[in-house]
Amino acid sequence: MKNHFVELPVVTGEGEFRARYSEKGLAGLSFPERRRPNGRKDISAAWGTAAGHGQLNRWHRLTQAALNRVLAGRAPGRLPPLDWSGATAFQKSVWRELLKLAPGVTRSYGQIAAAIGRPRAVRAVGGACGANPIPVLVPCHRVLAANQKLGGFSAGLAWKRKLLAREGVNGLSAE
DNA sequence: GACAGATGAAGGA
DNA sequence: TCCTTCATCTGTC
Repeated sequence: MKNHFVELPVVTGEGEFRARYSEKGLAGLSFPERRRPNGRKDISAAWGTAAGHGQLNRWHRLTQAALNRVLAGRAPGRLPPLDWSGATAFQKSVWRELLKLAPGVTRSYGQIAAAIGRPRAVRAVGGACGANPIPVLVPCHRVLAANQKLGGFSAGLAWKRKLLAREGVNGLSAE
């Protein structure tokens, strides 16, 4: 069967993110781009039923609230259902572990690897973080390399640094 | 299968 | 302390 995706803008103080929804929940989140956003797509055409439309609006409100809270350095609170279909079991276990991290709490790739029972899969954890379709809400920015180095970030280290600073994490090594 | 990667640890200068 | 090298594990092509 074919999955329908709907992309909606999420307005925050940091710019306009774009949330992508499937019929199962939030499937992706993109950082603000330089280009002017397209705005809202035709929801009714993509979504079909009125019930789905109402559900989408509910999810989107949750996403907006959660995103703004995280950007303010607070816990996201209630999240919409996350659609991780297509992800591997390993990636999901990494992302589930990330969801447990409170704001301001950081872990190294090695610690995440150990937490999911694969202490030597550190590089694979990095790969899973990079494959994370829902940055910010799945806080891959709270994963640092050893020695508090920044490591990497799919959307750019500037975002990672900014997000961590909002949560009160300072003193990061320049990397 | 081969290869690359958002790592980490160890060893040498 | 910094730099280089290598072991390790998973995902992707």
